[in-house]
Amino acid sequence: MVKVRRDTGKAVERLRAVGLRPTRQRVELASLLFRNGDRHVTAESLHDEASGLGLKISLATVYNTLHQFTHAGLLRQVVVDASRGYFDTNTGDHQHFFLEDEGTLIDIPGEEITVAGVPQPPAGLSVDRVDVVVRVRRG
Amino acid sequence: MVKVRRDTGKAVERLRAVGLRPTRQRVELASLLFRNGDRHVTAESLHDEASGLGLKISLATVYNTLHQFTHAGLLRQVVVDASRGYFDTNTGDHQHFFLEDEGTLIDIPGEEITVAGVPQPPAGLSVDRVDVVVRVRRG
DNA sequence: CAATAGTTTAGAACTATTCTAAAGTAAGAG
DNA sequence: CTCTTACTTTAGAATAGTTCTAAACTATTG
Repeated sequence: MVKVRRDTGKAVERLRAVGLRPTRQRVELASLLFRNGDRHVTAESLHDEASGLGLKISLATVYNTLHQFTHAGLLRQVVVDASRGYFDTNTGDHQHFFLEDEGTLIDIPGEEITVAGVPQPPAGLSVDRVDVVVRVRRG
Repeated sequence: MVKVRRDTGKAVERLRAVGLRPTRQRVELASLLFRNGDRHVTAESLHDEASGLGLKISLATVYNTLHQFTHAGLLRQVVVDASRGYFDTNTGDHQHFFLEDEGTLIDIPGEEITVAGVPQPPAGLSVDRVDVVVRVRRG
């Protein structure tokens, strides 16, 4: 008989693939983050979600884990709001709408949007990434 | 005989023009901000600069003033770093290089850079602004 | 299954920012 | 000028998000 539980096999694989020990906490967070399509979370929102599901994970671990996932290339950080840090499960080429009223992010596929005319960076520096944030509001 | 002091006349005018009472603190900060060309400051950096010149202005006032100037349209906020808020004296159409290693901003004129293909925003929302941040690093 | 290297955690600490309420000041009226 | 009043400034407390610390815990290896 098999225990009734969320399918965590994929999460374990994914963690092993990037060299992260698949601890209970990491597996649970990875399951939440990567189960469905692309997601945008803050440490707090993910912690609340996990807690709401009865998972016991400290906020510190959520922070640690989000950063580890980011370094491992499973997540990407998005800077749109001076007061919170967002993490995006979509690590591919894309940009964002930021709904300023509610603090929500919506992906814009990389193929749709184009940035032209970026000048040469100052000597000795190279472009790491070009981020586009389309800030939208009610009205 | 005229007192030897920084020329604050312009600053006073500028403040009056946007309906802000030209108090000593606001005049001094405006003088620092708008004397030379475009500048990018954080509350802390501006406070340090003022203090270094012997000006007595509390950090709280620097924060208040930066926000008032922003609401009045004299400054613009730039979000590039999750941990600090930057204010830009260039309120016109332009974008930024962000030197991640040192936390410095460099303007990219609005004429040089173009963003094409921004999709229609979700129903009921309208585009407030399109921000482009070109993140660069050593190497 | 023991050893150990890596992980989690509670709580303290930190950083940037905002708030509070008391003291100070610019501007207009008289 | 000087009074009055509304607006400002300020020190310090408070807050929010995040990071740090060191002790307890656990996955993995031998």
